[in-house]
Amino acid sequence: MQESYDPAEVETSVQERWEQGRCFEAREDAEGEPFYCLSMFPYPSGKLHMGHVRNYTIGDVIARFQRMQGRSVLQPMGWDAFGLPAENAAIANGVPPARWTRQNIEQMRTQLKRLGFAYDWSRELATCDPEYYRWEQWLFVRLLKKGLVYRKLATVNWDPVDQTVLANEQVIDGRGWRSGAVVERREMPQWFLRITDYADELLEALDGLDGWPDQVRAMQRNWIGRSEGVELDFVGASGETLTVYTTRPDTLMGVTYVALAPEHPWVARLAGVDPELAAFVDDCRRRGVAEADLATMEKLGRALGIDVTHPLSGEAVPVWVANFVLMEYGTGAVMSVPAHDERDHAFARQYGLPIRQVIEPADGSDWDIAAEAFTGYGRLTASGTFSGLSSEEAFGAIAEALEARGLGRRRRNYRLRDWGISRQRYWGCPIPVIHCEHCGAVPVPESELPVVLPEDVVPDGSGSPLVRMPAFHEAVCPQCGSPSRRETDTFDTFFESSWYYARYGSADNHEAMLDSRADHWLPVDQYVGGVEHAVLHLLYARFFHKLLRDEGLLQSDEPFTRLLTQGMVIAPTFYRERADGGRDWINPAAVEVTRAEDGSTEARERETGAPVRPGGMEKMSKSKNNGVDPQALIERYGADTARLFTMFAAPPDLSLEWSDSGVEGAHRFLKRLWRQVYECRCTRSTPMRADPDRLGDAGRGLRRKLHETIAKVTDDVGRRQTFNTAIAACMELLNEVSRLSPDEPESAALRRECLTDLVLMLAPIVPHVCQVLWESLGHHGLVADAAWPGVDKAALVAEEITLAVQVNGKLRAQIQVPADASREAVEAAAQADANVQRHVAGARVVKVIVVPGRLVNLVARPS
RNA sequence: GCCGGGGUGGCGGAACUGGUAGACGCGCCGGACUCAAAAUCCGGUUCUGGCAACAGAGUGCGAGUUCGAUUCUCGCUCCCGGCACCA
Repeated sequence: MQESYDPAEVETSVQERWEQGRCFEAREDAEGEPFYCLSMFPYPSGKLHMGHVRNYTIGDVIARFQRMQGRSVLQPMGWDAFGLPAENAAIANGVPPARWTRQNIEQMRTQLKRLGFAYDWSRELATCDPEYYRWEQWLFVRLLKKGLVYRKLATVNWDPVDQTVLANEQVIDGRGWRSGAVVERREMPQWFLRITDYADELLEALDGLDGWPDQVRAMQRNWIGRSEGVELDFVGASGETLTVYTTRPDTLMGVTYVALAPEHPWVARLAGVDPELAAFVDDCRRRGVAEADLATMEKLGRALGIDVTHPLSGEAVPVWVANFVLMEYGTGAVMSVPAHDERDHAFARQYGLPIRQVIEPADGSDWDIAAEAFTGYGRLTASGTFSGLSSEEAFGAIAEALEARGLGRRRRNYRLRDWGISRQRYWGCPIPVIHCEHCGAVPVPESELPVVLPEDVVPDGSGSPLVRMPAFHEAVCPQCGSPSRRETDTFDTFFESSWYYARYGSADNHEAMLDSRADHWLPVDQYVGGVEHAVLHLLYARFFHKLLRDEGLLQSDEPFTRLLTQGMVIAPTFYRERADGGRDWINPAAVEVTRAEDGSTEARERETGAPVRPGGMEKMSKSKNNGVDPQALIERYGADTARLFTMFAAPPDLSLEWSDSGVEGAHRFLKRLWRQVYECRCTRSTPMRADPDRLGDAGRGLRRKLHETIAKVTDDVGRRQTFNTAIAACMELLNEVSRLSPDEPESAALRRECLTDLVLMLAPIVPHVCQVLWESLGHHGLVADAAWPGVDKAALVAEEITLAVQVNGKLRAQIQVPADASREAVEAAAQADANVQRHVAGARVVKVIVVPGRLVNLVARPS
């Protein structure tokens, strides 16, 4: 063992041993209960960023911890390789997305290996590989035949200049990112997956996912948005019906107008003969398709000049078109009750529509309905025979009245919409369909799969190159043999990421999508990834799992038993104002921040000394130029320091703030640990463990601290997953070990015992350095395969404990009492304390609260 | 706008089930070592008053429940994530 810690040397040699021993290849016939630990696979964007380092370190720590607990661990890695950035890079640099992606994968794989993650690389997969995506084409065809796939019109962002469909992120302030043209909404036929068929199961199974954060389950529940309501019909002048859905039938008598989505068929019909209406609808088309845009834009509408008949009162109700009504949700038409809905209220006031109150607060209080909508439940008023009923009673009564007239029925509705899986993109998995003039959309026969994406292609930003490639899209109808056109749309990339976790179990199977080995590992015991995936990716993956189960490919109902959603990595930003008002962002590594005596800070560019302005803490990103390159960090301090810092600086679910001096602190800790072991090893004849019976007071105290630490770290890593507090506990223990006097009996042996257990506890987090220290402490083999230390309950027993004494809830003293002292003895000791007596003098103690092992609170009243 | 999360010393954070607020780390201050510096080691460090003992205040803001609230309830505020074609 060297005297000083040299991370580069340690890490190279330890990684070589892992690689040569193929230590982390998982085998189905291995001993121990299987444990499948999975981190969300990365998009190969080029270089690893700090978010990756954090994500994969968390997963690796859990995997290595479980391995030390005797589990047979599978921890695989792969590449979410299809996606928009590859096309953007192609537009910018003229490189085919396939080449760009594969180069990035090479580079990022090297970086992941340098970080020492215990991956089974033999199962690596990339979703752009035809051997991978052929199986989702195969599954798509099965789902199509089963009726779970269908085609319908859907709205996309259309760039009229580039003649292409834009992603939401390519729409900036309503304009195309490259052309600057005002983006339009356009309807296109697209493929959909019937996720709504599984809505109830996806919703109800959330209750059983107790290994998931409550916030993620709440977000999915809201996303699915199941509601119980009533569907009812308003009848038009010529007898046609206008169907609306409402969750508030109790407010039905307060309807003063009906609002339709601009895409509603009634609107289209009237727009044909009303140029002004057509102009309005046209205007509505010049908007993005994102929900946030719709929700925040100015609410606009127009009267259509027609009336419909209220199903119960028979009154005439005017029909409007409104830009905020969604065609995708419900029936594309809503009954508007301005008195009891905020948005309807605002709209009614804007256009001078009547507001009719039909619900009053149940407590009889007054409500100024002209000023504000009353959206709560209450008692019905001005509602004919329903007046006086509660909202709850009225729900049933009105639903029955509508049913009796054949003008309504109870209905369950979902906010969740079917999953649109078509993308007008090149770099994705081709949708295996051939469009035939005679036979319609025909699936590609299984024998002709996969439909391979041509790879030597450079997109230019004006629509998918596949559309302009006859060699790709010219096809023959598999049914009738006539010349046909191959589908040129590709799958949403969420398609690939919805089943990759299962494929790792059968990655080398070229005959089937999945085999029984997938069930050996599934469900994933621990899934780790960014909270930004809380709804979409995680919901789609759950849905796919159920599809695969119903195809007989998997046994389990849910893919991920336990979920950890990690926070972002953020860093300070600095900028300089440009003459044109724009901002030049300066990387924080190039900025020096100094603190003046008055506490104010000043930031200057290191090289030029020019002042720069702080822009606050932001997620590390290219656009704010505040990324810290993991590569530079590893070169300077080593992978173990990078791992230690990211695990120590914050709990995994909160955002992690970058700090150079924090990194140095982490590095210092490793150097301290190294030195303690180095100095310990110097006495060769030391026993491995101390004899508890021969320890003095200080030794017994340290040994108690050791076992308290083992208990805490085991709980922090295994149950709470608060790795930062586990590391803090290890730091405390090391501090105490270094304070132990060499004159204590058994001190050398106790030191060795403590350091051995410390190395074991830190091994999942900083595996390289711990491997070397493990052997320096006289142990053999891989620390990664060693058993996790156990707690000696006998060592935890203390003779004396410290209790806090409060008077009226304020801390007044600390007292030492025997650990087994009775309540009476504790009370007496508390009352006897001089400072306590001072504070109860002149008062009467009316109550004494004793929290065993913690505190005593004397409640005193003036006498 | 809707849904979800967060706000605690100079900074990152800890306090797990309502029970001693500030563990651990960073930074800073003082000391040791050194010709000196770096590195390392030791001590101190929420604020205010006090030599000290100790006292008062204090967990975004305002109320409430409780012997006791960072923790529970209500109202507000600011910051962050998601919102279906970024992944």
